[in-house]
Amino acid sequence: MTGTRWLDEHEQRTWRAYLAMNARLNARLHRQLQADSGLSLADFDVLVQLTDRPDGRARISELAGAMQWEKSRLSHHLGRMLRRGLIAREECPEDARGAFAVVTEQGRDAIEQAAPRHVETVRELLFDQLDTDQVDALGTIADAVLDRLDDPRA
Amino acid sequence: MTGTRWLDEHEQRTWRAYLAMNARLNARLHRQLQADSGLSLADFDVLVQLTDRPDGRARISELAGAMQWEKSRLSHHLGRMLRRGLIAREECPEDARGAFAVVTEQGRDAIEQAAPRHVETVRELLFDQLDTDQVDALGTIADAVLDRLDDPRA
DNA sequence: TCCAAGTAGTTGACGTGTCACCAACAAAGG
DNA sequence: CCTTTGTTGGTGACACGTCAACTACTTGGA
Repeated sequence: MTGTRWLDEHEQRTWRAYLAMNARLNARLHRQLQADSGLSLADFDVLVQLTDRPDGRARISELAGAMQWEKSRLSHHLGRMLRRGLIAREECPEDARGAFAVVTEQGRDAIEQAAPRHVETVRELLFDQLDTDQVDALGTIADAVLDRLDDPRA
Repeated sequence: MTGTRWLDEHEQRTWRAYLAMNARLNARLHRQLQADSGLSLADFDVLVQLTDRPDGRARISELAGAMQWEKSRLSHHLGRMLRRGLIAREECPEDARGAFAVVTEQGRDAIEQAAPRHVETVRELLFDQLDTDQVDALGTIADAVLDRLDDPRA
């Protein structure tokens, strides 16, 4: 058995910078969205998914799969969004266990009002700081890491 | 007033890949660390900070500053770590408002036991997937974004 | 037909993060 | 000395995420 392959100083710095970027970028975007529209990033993602579909509705399991969320997480979150009137639940005729989540008018209004400023913030904080090569590199890096994360081994 | 500068398709893909990478890499690392040592990533970060200091102790505000955590967050978190015996609190003689957080022996043991596998996982999931240029690029990107996040304007 | 196994979705407990607010104290000027 | 202002750290309420357990339903055989 070999020793741990520790990170060298350069890797260490890169790792810490990456962690800091994530934490802060996320916090900034969350705060901006919340302050500006009352939506959380999670709300936003759910609404994007639902409004992307022709009739603004999706089976809950299917939605969880598409978003890579645990069903429990989605269930809790839909409950909170329901209370705020952003979505509604509907029963499924073909499968009595199933249910649909549906965007309400209020949900549509909320995301349409929130999207422009949110996108603008993403652009300002991320894309405006990078040149074309860096954007490409970021995409390539993310794809490579995602491939590994999807890999069933380990 | 100009219209929103939306993301083009390539930026869109890059942004989604970045979000997915973050979410999943973080989830994976968290699960691994938790399952392996009972520590959360947040616990780990606090312990890293404390064990990095000569006497394993830090003023709470100073710690919050170093970690870029809100004081309230740190206070809650230290309370939980205290209950589990990972740290202790000490009063500050020079400033009666102040307090120190101190790593306990148990806290030291916990992080020393946890670190090797955690680092190994970071390496497997991230650094092993990237070549030297990509690691450099990631560092450069993170630094650029952090510069903007630190910028007082906006 | 009937049951074992699987699936859809929910729930409760608990750890975590944020916000708003507060008590205790420090520091500086009158 | 005393008041004003800022700082230190904590608290309660609430949103969020995970895990384990559960209900209700479906499905694929024996």
